[in-house]
Amino acid sequence: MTDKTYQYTHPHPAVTTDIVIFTVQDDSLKLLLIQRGVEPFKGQWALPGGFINMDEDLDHAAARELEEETGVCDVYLEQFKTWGAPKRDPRERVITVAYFAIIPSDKITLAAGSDADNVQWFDYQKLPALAFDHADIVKQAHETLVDKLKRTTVVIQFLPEEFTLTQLQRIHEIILNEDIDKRNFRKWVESLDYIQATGKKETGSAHRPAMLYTATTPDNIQPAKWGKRENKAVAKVDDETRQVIHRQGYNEGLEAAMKQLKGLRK
Amino acid sequence: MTDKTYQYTHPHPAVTTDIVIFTVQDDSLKLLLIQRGVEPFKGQWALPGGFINMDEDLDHAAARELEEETGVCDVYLEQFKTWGAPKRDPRERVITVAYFAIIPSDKITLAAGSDADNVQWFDYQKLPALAFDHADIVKQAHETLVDKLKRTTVVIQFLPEEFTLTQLQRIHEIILNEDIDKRNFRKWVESLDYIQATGKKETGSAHRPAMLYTATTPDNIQPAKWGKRENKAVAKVDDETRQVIHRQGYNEGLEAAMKQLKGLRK
DNA sequence: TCAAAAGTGTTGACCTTACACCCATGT
DNA sequence: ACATGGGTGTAAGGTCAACACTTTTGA
Repeated sequence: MTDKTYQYTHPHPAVTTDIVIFTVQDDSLKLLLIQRGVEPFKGQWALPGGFINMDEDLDHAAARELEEETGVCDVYLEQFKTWGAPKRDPRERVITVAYFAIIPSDKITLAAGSDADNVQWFDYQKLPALAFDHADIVKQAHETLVDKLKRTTVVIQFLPEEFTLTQLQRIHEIILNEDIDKRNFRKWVESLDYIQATGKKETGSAHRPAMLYTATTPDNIQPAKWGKRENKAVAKVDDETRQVIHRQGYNEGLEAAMKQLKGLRK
Repeated sequence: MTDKTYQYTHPHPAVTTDIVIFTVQDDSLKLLLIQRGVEPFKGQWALPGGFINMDEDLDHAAARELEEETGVCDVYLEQFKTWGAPKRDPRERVITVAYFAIIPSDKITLAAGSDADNVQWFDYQKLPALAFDHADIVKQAHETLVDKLKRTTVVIQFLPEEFTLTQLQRIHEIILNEDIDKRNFRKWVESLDYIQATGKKETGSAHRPAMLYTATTPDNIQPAKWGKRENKAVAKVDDETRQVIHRQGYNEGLEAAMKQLKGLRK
């Protein structure tokens, strides 16, 4: 690929996908950032992401970036907004299709493996200054997350295949940043038929072991939300925009991730 | 602008904004399509839209296209999804940031002015075959509209500044395609403080004149929805993604529209 | 037997739904 | 005076929110 190989009769912007990767760890909401090694914004933290390939779908590009960055795939991934202010990247016009991803706690160790160098989980409450307009993107992603929490059960994606109701409640509490009544929360879960007891019980706790639950639909993503009403709104959930983007394999990404960490994206 | 003027070291896709323009007319939901005058899909109907300029925001591009196509501005416009399958345009890789717009019934005549040639309103129930992946985009836009109807009051945007409750109810009925109980609907409206009686009354009707109402917030866009529950979901409305994109002027667009109709976009 | 978290029911307030008749105006 | 759409109330059922104690286990 030599210089100026690609020529067009009209100006074309560059197109990237950036991913806001959420997880819950140490009882708080975290997101994954990478430290930039080149100008502009050298040394600052930014969202993982990169240019789309010309022969891949946007979803595919996001899934690829995610896997390269974290070694994780088969994870909840959703496009939420496209950003395109003319000067958002000082080098050239860049359109960024933003995605958010939810990584379950039991896959985190994988992602943590990538932490080696210039990739790091940050507490959502204590984010560093971000490059480009990434602070805006993160803010919007968080709002989308809260909105989804209130209207869907996507947040199950933060948990392993089998989980206790207390764990699920904690996820809700962490993201909403408010306490939830245990009885009411459980009544809500009972009313959903896609969250079901497995019959198995937690082991190894120094107290009464909790029942393990699991989500019954393939994608764990179902309408319905519990919580205080913010207003009189009633929701239908838009099923179209929800998806888990599956990619083959699961761990193959790790190796790629290690390699990629040396290079810098964007 | 000569051939191959724009050169890059990496391949760049083209980026367009396409707009799904809704209105309610003759008691049914319509959308605006333009007929393609060039290959591919020559003669087929497609969404209005076009390439973004390198110095304008995405929202601005959409607003500009909208004004060029319909002569209307200062109208509800919202980005809802970006489409980027590799072969969606057979000529080159095209990323399309899709918007939807709501045009109030009293501004329609303007848009109808553009109807002259190859632009036309279609009943949503009777759409022709669409070019590219525009059928998918339209479907998604409609789902977004229904979803918003149930959770917000955006649909006020279909109506003039002052409207009767029967008109508002009709909009709901047309979009949901089901009848609504008048008393309950009015109770719901009463419960909102951003829809208020003006004190004025309708004139010229051969029956008891209806009270005129108006929306009190600048953008007429507020959480809250009335209707049958589809599930137990409760919504918080994401305020960030809502906006009316205002542009200066209002009618200046007409002239531009007429000019543009001769040229073809995309 | 104690500590620690799991688990469970009831009530009052409010919202949602279903339903039918009188009112104000123009012709 | 009549035709046309405008406008209103009530009761039953369901959902939400607030609240505290008993159970099961491991140490």
